[in-house]
Order: sequence, then structure tokens, then C-alpha cells
Amino acid sequence: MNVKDLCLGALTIGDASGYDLKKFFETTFSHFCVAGYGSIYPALAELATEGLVRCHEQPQQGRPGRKLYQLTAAGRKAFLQKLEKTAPRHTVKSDFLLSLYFAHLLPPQRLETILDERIAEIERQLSCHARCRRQSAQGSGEPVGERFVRGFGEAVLSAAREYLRVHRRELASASTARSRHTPNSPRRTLRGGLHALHHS
Amino acid sequence: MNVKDLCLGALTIGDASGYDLKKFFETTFSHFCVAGYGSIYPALAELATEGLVRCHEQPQQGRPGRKLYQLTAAGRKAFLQKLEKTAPRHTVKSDFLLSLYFAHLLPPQRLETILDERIAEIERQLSCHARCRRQSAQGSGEPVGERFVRGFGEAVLSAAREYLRVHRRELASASTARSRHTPNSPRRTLRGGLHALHHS
DNA sequence: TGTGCCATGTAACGGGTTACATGATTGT
DNA sequence: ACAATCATGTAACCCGTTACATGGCACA
Repeated sequence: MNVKDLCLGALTIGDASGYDLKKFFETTFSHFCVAGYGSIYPALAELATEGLVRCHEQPQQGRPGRKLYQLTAAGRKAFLQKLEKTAPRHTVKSDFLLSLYFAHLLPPQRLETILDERIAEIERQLSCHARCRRQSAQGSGEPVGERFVRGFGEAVLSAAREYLRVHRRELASASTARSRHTPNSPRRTLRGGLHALHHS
Repeated sequence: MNVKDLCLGALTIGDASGYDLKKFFETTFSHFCVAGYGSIYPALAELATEGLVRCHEQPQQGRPGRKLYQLTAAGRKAFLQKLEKTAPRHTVKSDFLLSLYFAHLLPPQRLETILDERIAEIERQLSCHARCRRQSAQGSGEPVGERFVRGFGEAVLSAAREYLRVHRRELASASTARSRHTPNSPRRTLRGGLHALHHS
């Protein structure tokens, strides 16, 4: 699912401009995908030439005219097909975990900062979810999946925070205990340690 | 952190060939990053020309000579600096969650499949972690971060599985209850529903 | 007065994925 | 015999990020 599909999907909910879409992605999809203006605007232009969306421009004085995009029947169909055909992958890309893997190479100070910042970020996301939940409890027309997906995010985020809280000590003690430079360590091969645990 | 940095990091643990590195990433880093041969081999070549790694080739009969790469002092330093400077981001990209958001547009059958497959995948990853844990409990020289990062993965994966188990019914009932085509729904604007919950 | 929001877009750049090409050895 | 593993690499392609360019309006 690329940005074009993302736009198609969002337009399923209601008409929107490129600007609106970005805001929507940020609030509702932020914990599992991202899209910047640099990909949204070109995507909408392409979708329009393909006839999957229609554009209604509303001139405004001073600022550039607001372009409201609307899904066509073909666009709706295209998205439905994408939904059914696409393998629902779920991947995590984390410099955070990568850094912690190498905790023994990090100054203790830096380690603390990394942990603190991550926990703070998790809390920010959790409170954002909570706000959204309250919000759409009143308003009607929330897709069933919205609550579910939000709940999933909250569950995972909470578990992550809890784990970090409980286990961060283990990392810190190890980091301060030994020097960052392991001098004269015997030459090792990555292969040796791994060979026994191959084929996942 | 790109593939070059990833290689540098792995070579911190021990010498390895491109092939070894891929295996290592698959087993140890699989839950937070990926790298294919198509990026690993060029990365190693570049690192060698930059003097961050040294290559020792071991000719073998029949197959292409095995190229063992070894970190240089400069390479180690470069990685340490990257570790300290890089912002430790943590992002999820999930067509799985995206699909579930649009559960109301999915045939119930498909919905079940998606859920089942994800749970199966989670279980696969969990058992892989468990195997690794047993493995490195015996062997010595496991970096402190390894256990921590593995534990993090397990915590998050378990929470996800639990959530899916408990809440999947909510999605299924909604999906079967109403038709996939909501005819004559009043034209809506994405903007309206979102406006109140802006600024995360 | 100045920060932030509204609003759209372009262009260069970076970087990973996929497919292709090759081929012997080891295990079932 | 056949599949999987070992082992390296190239090239086209896809696609997203970042930076740049523009400018009025609202609010503090």
C-alpha cells in the first residue's frame, strides 16, 4: 500500500484536500503509516488523471485555491480490490531497538536519554489516542475498524512502556559496569554463534 | 541508520561475510529491521573503499570465494559516532492495521483470514524468540542489549496477540452485520470530523 | 511583530526491493 | 533426483524524503 492507495482509502471516509489528508493521516493513521506533502500532492494528481478521484477547486482569495478531492466509483472499486489483494504486512523499523542492542557501546548518559525520550514519546502517543477516543465517542459515524485499530495501538504501546519501565535497570547497570572498549577480545566470527539457531 | 551502518554494527560482534550478515539480521534483528542481499553486498563494497572494513577473501572450489569482512578501527569509531548521533526513531508500517481500519469494506471471510494469519505470524516470531533465548542462555558472550531487545519484542508481540484474541469478535460482528455498500450515504467531508482533534 | 496555520506544489536526492545471473554441494 | 543451502553480485525500478518556493490571515 503506497501513498496513492492511502489517499484512496481516506477518501472513502469523506472528501478532502491534500492538506486535509495529511492531517487525517497524522491523527488517525500515525501509529502505522506516514505520508508527507511531497508524496500526497503528486499522488492526488496521478489519481485524478487515472479517473479514480475527481477534483473540485474552490478559489479562495489570497491563498491557493482549495482543491477538494472526491472518490469516483472506479476509485472506490480500485481501493476495494487493493484491500482484498494486498498481503497485510506489519513491520517495525527501529533505530531505538538497534541502539539498545548495542547498549554496551553507549555511554550510560546517552542510554538514559534514549530510554527517557522513548517513554515520553509513548506517553505522547497514548494521550493522543485517549483524546481521539473521547472525541469519537460523541461524534457518530466512526468506522468500526477505527476503534479496533486504536485499541491495538494502545495495547501495544502500554506493553512497551511497561517493559521499558521494568527492565531498563538491567541495561543501565551493565552499561556502567564495564568499559566501552573491550581490549584484546579474541577475534570472533559472527557465524559461529549463529549457526546453531538458523532457519527461523 | 541505513544498511551500511547496520553492517558496521553487526561486524562489531564478529567478522562475517555478506551472507552471514543477512542470516544474522534475520535471526537477531528481524523484528526491527530488514536487509536483503541487494543492499548488503553493495554496502560492504562501499565500506571497504571507505576503509571502514577490511576484506579477507577465502577461495573455495566450485562456489564463489567467501569474503570475510572485518571492522577496522576507523569503522568502529564511525559506528560509535553514528550510535551517539542518530535519533532513535521507532516506526511501524502496517498494511495489516490499515486493512483492519477499513474492516467495514472487507468481506467477512477475508477479515478472518487476515486476523488468523497475523496471529500465526506472531506465534512464529514468538517461538523464534524463545528458541534464541534458550540458545544464548548456554552460549556466553551475548551482548547485554540482546536479551533486552528480545524481551521487548516478546512483550509487544504477546500484547498484540492478546489484543487480537480478545477483540477480534467486535470486528467480525460488525462486518457481517451491515452491507459493504453504504448506498446514498450523505456526502461527508473528512475535515469536519477531524478538525476538533488536531495538533497531536 | 512574529509565530503558526492554511494551502499547494516541484525537483533533486537517497536508498531499498526485486529480479536476474551462476553454480556446486549437502541433505532427503 | 530434487530441494535447500551456500555464496556473490548487478541493474532497473520504485517510491518516499527533504528542501525549496510562495504568501495571506489570525492570534497573541
